[in-house]
Amino acid sequence: MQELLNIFKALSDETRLRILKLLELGELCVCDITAALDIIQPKVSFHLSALKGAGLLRDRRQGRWTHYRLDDSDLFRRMLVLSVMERVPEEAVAADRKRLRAFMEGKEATGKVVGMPANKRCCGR
Amino acid sequence: MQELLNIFKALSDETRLRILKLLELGELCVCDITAALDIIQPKVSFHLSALKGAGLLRDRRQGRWTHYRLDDSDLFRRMLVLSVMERVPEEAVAADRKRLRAFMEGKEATGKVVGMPANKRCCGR
DNA sequence: CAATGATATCAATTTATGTTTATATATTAT
DNA sequence: ATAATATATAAACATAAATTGATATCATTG
Repeated sequence: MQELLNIFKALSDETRLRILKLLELGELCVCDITAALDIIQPKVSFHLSALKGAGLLRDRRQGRWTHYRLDDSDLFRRMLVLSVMERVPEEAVAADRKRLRAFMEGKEATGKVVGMPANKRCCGR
Repeated sequence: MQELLNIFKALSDETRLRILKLLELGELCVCDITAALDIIQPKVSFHLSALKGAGLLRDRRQGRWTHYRLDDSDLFRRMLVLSVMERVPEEAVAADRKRLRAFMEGKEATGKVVGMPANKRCCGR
């Protein structure tokens, strides 16, 4: 029962739906999400941990970065998330997408990508 | 967005899932639910109101009784609730069902049913 | 119309969740 | 090693949600 409840608790927060919406686009590291949502990093970690605890996300450690992506191993969660994503209004995530795009382009332009030397840092935060 | 969040908030509480499970069996009045869950009545009203606010329940006033039933007017909510009900473990609701059955039988046996005179009361609480 | 019963609402309290600032941990670069 | 960076965790605080006991409301009965 608790497991089921955790799924819904995870889905009943706006920040977390925004994160899921971003991850629809593909795997992202914490600093990508932080930049896209324009909120402080511990807040992002907090919500990522809730989503992961509910079995909605998987993470992958690569060097100093942790990459998160949707966990599609469970059919129920997958269909649930899918149907929810469809219902998140576009205007609630448009700004996030825009900031993400800008941030990603910045990374590419300056060579600040995963695996790059630390002086060419990822976040600058 | 808020509307969507309300649905998940409504579903992220054990008492409320138990109520939904009871209402799968059909329409019930507040005192039925109170008896079945074996909790105090204001608590039941509180959760019913949350479920109703999320568009998951409808109510129908008949005399002094308020009857609640699943609201199946919206397809998304309907499928969501349906798929959730399936995942609520049986042992989490078995006792509720049992108490409900006993309570209903008590009502029938003593003529304490909806529409009956007040001396043959519904709840005895 | 007084009394009773079913339900809703309120105020007070407790508990749970989310937010923030500061700091710890771990990894990589110099 | 030392410094820098990405992320996680902890502690303190703020906010929201749930629980309870008391009471209001409203329909029904006597």
